[in-house]
Amino acid sequence: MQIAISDGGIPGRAAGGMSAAKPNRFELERRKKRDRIAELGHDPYGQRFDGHRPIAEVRPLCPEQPGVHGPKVRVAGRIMLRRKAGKLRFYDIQDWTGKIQLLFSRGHLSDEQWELMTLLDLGDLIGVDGTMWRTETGEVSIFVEKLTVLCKSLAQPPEKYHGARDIELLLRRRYIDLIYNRRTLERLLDRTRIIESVRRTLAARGFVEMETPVLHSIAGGAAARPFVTHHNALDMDLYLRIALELHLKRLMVGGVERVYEIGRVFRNEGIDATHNPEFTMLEAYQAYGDYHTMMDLTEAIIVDALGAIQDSLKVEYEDGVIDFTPPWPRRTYAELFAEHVGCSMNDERAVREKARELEIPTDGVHPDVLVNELFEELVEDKLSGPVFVIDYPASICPLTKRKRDNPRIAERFELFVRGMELANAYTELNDPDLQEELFRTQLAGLPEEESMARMDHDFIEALKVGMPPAGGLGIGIDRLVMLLTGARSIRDVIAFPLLRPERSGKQRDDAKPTAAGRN
RNA sequence: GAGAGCGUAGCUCAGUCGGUAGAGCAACGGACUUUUAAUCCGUAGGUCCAGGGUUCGAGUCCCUGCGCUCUCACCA
Repeated sequence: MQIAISDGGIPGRAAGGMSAAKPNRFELERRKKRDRIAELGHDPYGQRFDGHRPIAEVRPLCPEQPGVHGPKVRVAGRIMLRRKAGKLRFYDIQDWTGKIQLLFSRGHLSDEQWELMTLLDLGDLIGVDGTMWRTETGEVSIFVEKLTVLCKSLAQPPEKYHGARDIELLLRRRYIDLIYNRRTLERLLDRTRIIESVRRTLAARGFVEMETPVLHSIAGGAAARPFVTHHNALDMDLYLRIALELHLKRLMVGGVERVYEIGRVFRNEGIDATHNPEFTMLEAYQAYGDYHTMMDLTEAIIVDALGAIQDSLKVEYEDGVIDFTPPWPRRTYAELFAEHVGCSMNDERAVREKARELEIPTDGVHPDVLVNELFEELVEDKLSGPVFVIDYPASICPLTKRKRDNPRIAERFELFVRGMELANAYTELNDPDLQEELFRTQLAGLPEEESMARMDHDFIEALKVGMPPAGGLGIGIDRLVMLLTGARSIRDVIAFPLLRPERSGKQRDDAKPTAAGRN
């Protein structure tokens, strides 16, 4: 192995990576130390390091009594803090399981090892061999016998007490956030555990996961503006999917009786604390079930997911506690509407009156659309939940089967928690003629052009082949993770949320797109 | 997309009425063998987001642009 040090610069932060950031005084200092480490015969970028153990696992091995050597251990981690006390050095290192203090004693190390230690900086990755040791103040430590440099860091870390606070810095350089804000890492690991749990719950009930296309020629399955992209060889525009629904239903037509997908969907809408342009959706379909089947499934998925990250079914969220202990109340849309709006949703005159009071435009608007707007305005915020809202007005549910005894009501539920829509499920519509009719006429609020654009003729053909009556469920995974981990912004549960590129004025001039560069 | 606020050293933040750019941490040099944001002495460190304007003089006032945050709108 050749220990070659390139001075080619670090990858630039600049948008487009056009030029490396100019090394600052801290980086220059660290480069000198890196070169000295190499001179001493050590690889400043490290090598395979076998046999190290998670810090959380070795901490309990510490002797109770100060001043006696415990078992030998090997750990690896990043230097987070340093303290000097004469010819002793205390280093706190961190791995993804926890932190531990290292103790370097001048009297117990060779000159070479001591010098190597002095070349370390905050943020470097190191491995150590040593013995578990409790200091006189009782701190669990490792008494270091041998130091191995695993990666010299060239970047100056954030301030040690306040840490990195600037939200923009934390989002643009998420790795900094992950290193210095423990909760960020824990929350993203919880996200992984939740998703793993969802897959286990579904697998235990006989569901299989299948992958469906992200590139659609028709963006269907939901009412949202899609992203447009272009396929060069076919010379055709394509849309990034806004839902998983229509392909999973095609799979059901094909005989895949219990199918789900956890996948990224893309909606070209605004960005705020609960919306990211790309987000992760679970959709699950169960043949020969209905929306009640999916309510039970929803409860199981969420209760299991919570169990995967904590012991309690109660979650601390902002200023209150959310209790996920099942069963969750199931309230009809109509009764909640009457309760919070103060009139029957079937009383068209009262509904129009209420809408006018709230300055919602009413001219030429279908009464069910007004009902829905009033519900969103007056009811949803009050649904602290978890609560299943069931039996929606049919006209706002174009993919849903109607109740047999009341065609104005659709067999649909939405699960609300803290005013947020967490899950949405239907008894799926499998009548091709009705489906075509609903596609054509009842995509509420959409201009004719747009609603026709969403007419998926191939999907109608699929329904003609015959899709079993089924329950279908959609859960926004990001929001689920938010609620279960107490996050108040969707950006807390997405490792790399979308941000506008950061550019200085000068770079902006350089980066100006040219006509020739666009294709 | 609209309104409001913010952008100063690597980081966290001050900066008065428009008059030479400040602190803490981090860095660098030094003291200290049990520290816990160690302490103590010393040194160095700035494209005040970018561009323009007003002014004898701009971090500060005005205009334009960029980014972020919050609220609203769209949406899940």
